[in-house]
Amino acid sequence: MAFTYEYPHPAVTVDCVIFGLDEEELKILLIKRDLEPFADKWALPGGFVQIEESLEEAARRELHEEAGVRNVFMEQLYSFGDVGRDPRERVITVAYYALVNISAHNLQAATDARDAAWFAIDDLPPLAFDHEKIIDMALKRLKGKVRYEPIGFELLPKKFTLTQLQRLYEIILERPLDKRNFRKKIQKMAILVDLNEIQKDVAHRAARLYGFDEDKYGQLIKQGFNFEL
Amino acid sequence: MAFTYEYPHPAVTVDCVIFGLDEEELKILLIKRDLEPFADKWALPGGFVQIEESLEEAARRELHEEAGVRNVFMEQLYSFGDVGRDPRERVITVAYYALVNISAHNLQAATDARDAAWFAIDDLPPLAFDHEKIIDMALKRLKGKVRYEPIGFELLPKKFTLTQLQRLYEIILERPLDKRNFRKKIQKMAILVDLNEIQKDVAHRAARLYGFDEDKYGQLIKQGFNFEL
DNA sequence: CCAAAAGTGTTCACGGTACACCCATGC
DNA sequence: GCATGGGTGTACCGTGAACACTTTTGG
Repeated sequence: MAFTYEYPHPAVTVDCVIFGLDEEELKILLIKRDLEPFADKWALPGGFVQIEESLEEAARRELHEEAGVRNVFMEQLYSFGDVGRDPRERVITVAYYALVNISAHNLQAATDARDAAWFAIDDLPPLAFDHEKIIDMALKRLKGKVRYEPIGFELLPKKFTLTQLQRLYEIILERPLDKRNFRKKIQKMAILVDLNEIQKDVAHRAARLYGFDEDKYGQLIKQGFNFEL
Repeated sequence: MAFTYEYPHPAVTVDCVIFGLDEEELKILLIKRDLEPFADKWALPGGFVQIEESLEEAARRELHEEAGVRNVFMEQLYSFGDVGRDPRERVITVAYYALVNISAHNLQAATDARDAAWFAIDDLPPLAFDHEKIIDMALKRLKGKVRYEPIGFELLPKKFTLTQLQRLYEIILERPLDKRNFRKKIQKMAILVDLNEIQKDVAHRAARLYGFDEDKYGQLIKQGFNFEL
C-alpha cells in the first residue's frame, strides 16, 4: 500500500516530555530506542501522528502506549521542524509536556516491552535526535508556568503536606523558599482543602494532609483571581 | 510528478498573525482568498512548508511573499492539527505571530497581486478555516507576553514618545494606565535612550523622542533584570 | 490667549521578605 | 529524652496606586 501526493509531504510526529518528581529531584521519563536511527540512544516517548487523529490525541495515545501514562496534565510545548533533525526523511515534531505523579504511575506498565527509565533532569544520558533541545525548552516552560498557574500539584500525590509542596517549588525553581512566608501565601489563596488527615508511619510529628481544590480554583479564576508564587 | 510514501502524510502549513498598531487600535493583516476552499473569505497569510526549509524559514518566506513584510519580530505561537480543519486533506498548521510597525511597512508591497487589508482586532470579517481560533490565541499570547518582555516596541516607529508607548500598552492591555506611574516605571528600567530630539509638526508642545536600547536591555538581562509592566 | 498635550512628586496601603522558637511524635 | 521535622507571628521596607497642576507650543 502506498500514499501519493502531488507535492512532497513531511512526516509529522509527536514527542512527550514527561516530568515526574522524586523526593529530591525533577525527573524525565525516557525510552531506549531499539531501532535505527539512534539505536541504543535514549529518546522521548513519541511517534507518528495518524492521519485520522488530532495532535493532542496522538500525544495522549503515545503517552499511554509508550509510557503507560493516562489521564494526566498535558500541554503543547512547541513544534520543531529543522530540516536535518531526522536523517531518514523530513520530520516535523510537535512536542508536548506532561506532569505525572511518579508514585501513582507504576513504571511497570511502561516497562512492558520497552526499556524505559526515569532520569534526573541534570543527569541525562545521550539523547536521540534534537530531544535535548526539546527537553531544554520544556524545562524552561515548566519553570515559568509553575509560578503563575497551579500545575505543580500534578506532580504530587492527591494528598500532600505543605512541606512536600514547598519542596516541589524549591526543586523546580532551584532556590530555597521561606517556610513561613510560603505557607502564609499558599493558605491565603484558599485553593487548598485541609483534609483533616495526618501522615502515617513517619518518625516524627505527622504533618497535616491537603488537597488541591480544583473547583474552588475555577471559581476564583472567574472572579479575577491570579495564582502567583 | 508525484511523491509516494508507505504511510499517509499530512500536509504542513505555516500561518502568520501579523499585528500592527494604528493610532487608536490593534490591527491584523488579512488576505482575501481567491481560491476554494473558503474563496472570498479573509485568511491569515500563510502557505505550505517546503520540504527543504525549516518552519521559521517558511513563516518568514510567507510573511514576505504574502504580506510584503521583512525583518520583523516573529515567534512561533502554536500548532493546530484538528482532523477536519481543512476540507481538502489533512493539514497541520504551525502558527506564528509577528509584530510590525504599520507606518514603516507600506501596504503597497502586500497589495501587489493580492487583496490584503488591515482589520481592527475587534471588527474582523468572517475568516477561513480555524483562523479565528488562531487569532484568539495570538491575541492572548500578545497580551500576556507584552507585560514581561519588551516586545511592544516592535509595534512602534524607531523613535517614539512616552505617550505613544503608554497608548500602546493601554490598547493591548485594554485598560488605562496612570501617566506618572507609567513614566516612573519605564524610566527606572533604563532601557530607553533619550534621543535628544523632539516631535515636529504637532499643534501643541512637542514631546521628547526615545528609542529602545536593545544592547542595554541584553546586558541588564544578563544581570538578572526582569522587564515587567 | 486659548487649546492641546507634555511633563513632573508625594502620600498611603499592601505585599514581600527576613527572621527564631516551641510542639508533637517515634524510637 | 532526644532527634526530626511540623507549625506559628511580627517588624520593616520597597513597590504599586491614587492623585492635580504647571509648562510649552502652535494656531
